[in-house]
Amino acid sequence: MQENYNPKIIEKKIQDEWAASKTFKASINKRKKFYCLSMFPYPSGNLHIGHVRNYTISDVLARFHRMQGENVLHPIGWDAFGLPAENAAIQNQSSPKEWTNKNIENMRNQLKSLGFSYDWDREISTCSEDYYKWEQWFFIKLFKKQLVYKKESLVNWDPVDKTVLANEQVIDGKGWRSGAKVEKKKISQWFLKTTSYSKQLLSDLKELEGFWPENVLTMQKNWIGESSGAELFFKIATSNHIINVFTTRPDTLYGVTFIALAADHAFIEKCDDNVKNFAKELLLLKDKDEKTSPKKISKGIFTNFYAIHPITGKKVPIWIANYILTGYGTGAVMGVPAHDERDYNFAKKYNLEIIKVITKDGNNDEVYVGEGFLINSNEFNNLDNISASKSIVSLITEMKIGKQVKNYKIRDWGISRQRYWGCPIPIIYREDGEILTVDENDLPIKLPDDIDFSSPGNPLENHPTWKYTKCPITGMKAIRETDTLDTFFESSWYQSRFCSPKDNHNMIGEEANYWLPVDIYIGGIEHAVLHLLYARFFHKLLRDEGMLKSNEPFKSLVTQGMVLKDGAKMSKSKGNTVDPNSLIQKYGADTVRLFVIFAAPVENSLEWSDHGVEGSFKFLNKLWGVGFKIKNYNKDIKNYNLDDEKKIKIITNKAIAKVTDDYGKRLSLNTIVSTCMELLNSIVNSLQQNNIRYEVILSVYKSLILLLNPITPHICKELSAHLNILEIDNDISWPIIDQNFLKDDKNLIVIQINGKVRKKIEIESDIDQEKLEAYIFSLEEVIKYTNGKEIKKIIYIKNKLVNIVVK
RNA sequence: GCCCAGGUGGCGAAAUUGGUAGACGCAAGGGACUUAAAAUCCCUCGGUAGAAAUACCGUGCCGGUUCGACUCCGGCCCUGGGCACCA
Repeated sequence: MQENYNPKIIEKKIQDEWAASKTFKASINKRKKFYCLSMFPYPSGNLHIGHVRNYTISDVLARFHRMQGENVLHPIGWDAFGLPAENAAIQNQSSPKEWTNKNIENMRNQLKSLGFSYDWDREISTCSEDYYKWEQWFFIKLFKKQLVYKKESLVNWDPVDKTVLANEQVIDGKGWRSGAKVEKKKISQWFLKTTSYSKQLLSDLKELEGFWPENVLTMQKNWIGESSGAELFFKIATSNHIINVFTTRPDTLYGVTFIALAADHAFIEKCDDNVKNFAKELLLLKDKDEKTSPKKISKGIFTNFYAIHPITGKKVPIWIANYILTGYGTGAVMGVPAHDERDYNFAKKYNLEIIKVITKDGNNDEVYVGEGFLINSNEFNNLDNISASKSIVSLITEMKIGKQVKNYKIRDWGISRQRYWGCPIPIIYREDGEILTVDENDLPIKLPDDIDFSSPGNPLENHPTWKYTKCPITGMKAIRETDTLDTFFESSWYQSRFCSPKDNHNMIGEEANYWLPVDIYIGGIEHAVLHLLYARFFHKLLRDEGMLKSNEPFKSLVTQGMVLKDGAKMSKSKGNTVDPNSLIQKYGADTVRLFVIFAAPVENSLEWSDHGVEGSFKFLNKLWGVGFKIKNYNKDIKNYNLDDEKKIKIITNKAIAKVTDDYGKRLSLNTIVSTCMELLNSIVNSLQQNNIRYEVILSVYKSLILLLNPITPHICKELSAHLNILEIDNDISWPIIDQNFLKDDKNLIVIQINGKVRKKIEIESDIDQEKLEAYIFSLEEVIKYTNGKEIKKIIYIKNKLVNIVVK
């Protein structure tokens, strides 16, 4: 054994051993399973420090659970389709495939140099035909179930990436990737019927309560956006048409003074040209602010039609208004200006009638959105608005002029992208206008390699031959769909594919029902809605197709915080990046792993500190140095001290208990490192005292090595080899707590007088109160503060604290 | 505007059920070793007063509950994140 710690040599050696013996290969067996997963990376070229943090966390947990004797699946793969490959291709005339594969190779080596315990035999890349052919296969299934459809619609168009974006991918009116201001464009698009799963997506969140971070659950809840209310049918005065409106406030029905329609409501067809043109203008307003600025700019036009109030029979004018959203509810609203701010602003601007129907404590506000009692509402007067709401819903249901409904904000997922580097959609358009799915036997529809990026737009569109095909049934000419799938499609089911990544006959094999759901999923909070919602949705689609049995893909979720430097997110443009490669070169993987675990709790942001890394390196050097000393320790100490031996045994056992809890239950990884540092300090102390037998100090050190092994596996394995710690290579290698050494003989008891700490005493454990009190009242400090005062009460918390209340 | 999360030394943080606030580490200062430096080791390190013992104050602010509050309750301020005409 060398005296000095040399990570460069030992890490490479150990990584080669792991690779050669396939130590982390997972297969089904009778032990308890544990599926540990990090969000797989996009192969951008280099691992950044955020990846390192993410993958270290999952590796630590995977290794811990393996040491507990569980059957661990810890796979890795590549989210390999996407725009950067295409942009790089345009820039340097290379092929997206080569660019991607080169990046994968580089990043794979980086992952290996960090010693992550992946089952590399399960590595998948979403741009490989073996993977995406199943998406095409599944797309066809969904098409047949009518869960996927094509529709011309107003979409979010990213003018920089030249593609459509899903609602989830528009952040603050800008593209999530390019940051370009999103435009509205009418395009024919493929959609997945997310909305037919709204209810389940919402209600199944209950399964995740307590296992997912509260804020992620809330964000998903808000995104799905359920609101309960009623739909009401308004007849048009001079025609047979009916306009349906949605409201969450049926209690305000008697306050309706107008009807407002969205600019593309079907009824506009019936209006005169003047109105139609106005509606068209509204639709094309590009500026989001002008189109939708809350409570500022109301724009509208009277349609010259009246609706008949379904209960009072009163005529109310029908308007078109810019504040009514297309695609939510019915695209029409009953205007109740007295009890809705938007309706109020609109009514004020266009001089529409305002009727107050709810009041509370003589409230005199012109708009009142709160609760109260009904007025001006015939038989419902004086009812509180909650019960009035119920009664009115029953009444309209009975009269067949409305019904109770729930509405959702979530929309169908637009999955078409006008890009090359994605999974081709298996659809052909026959010359007679039929839209057909590709025959299953013709799958996969491969992406052509011979593409030309010199002209703008989608290279599939410009490809000389790829696009042209013929109908296999009729032989008629046909062209292929040139849109590809949104890359979130790939990341929506990869966790299931990892269970049987090489299955040639099934999209998802039977193994998935053994491994799924993922026990712990680790990734960035930025995926709180996008990826996690799509993946949950997709899981249900697969379940309903009979491929999976579980309802949810991820049993528990950990969202790790960002890595910051100088208080800001690392970015090339700011020049505050940290390169994992050079860190590993300088300190070794174990130091880097230790630092990212120790520096902050998992869910906090982590402020990068070069000094901190240095500190972690010092700790490992000290750990090694202590190992060296123990190896050369006197094996035959005569004047050992039993008390001191017992003390360090207790410290060790307490540490094992705490660390086990921190890894397994609390996921408090940073405090594990603290505890291990304390334990090492205790060992150093004992070594200095030189009064503890070799076998005792070795067993303490052994425990420490095992406790640290998930975090710094290379050094721990190397040390265990030198010190003959055999457990590290066993399936069940976690240190066992010796119950005899969990409790101290003596405890530190804090003595408070009126809640102020006045004295700390060390006294035998579990001492009875009488004895303790007798002792305490003999203490000088206690006498000083209690002398001549009345003792009101004495509170005794066993082995912890005594509080004497005096007056 | 609405909904979350959070606010503890110079810094990252700890305190698991209401029971010693600041563990562990970083930085800083002092010292030992050394020709010197690095490495290593030892000491100090929330504030005020004091030579010290010690005393008082201290977990964003104000108040409450309690023998006892970083922890529970009410109100407010600030920071970060999400949503935003969703009827």
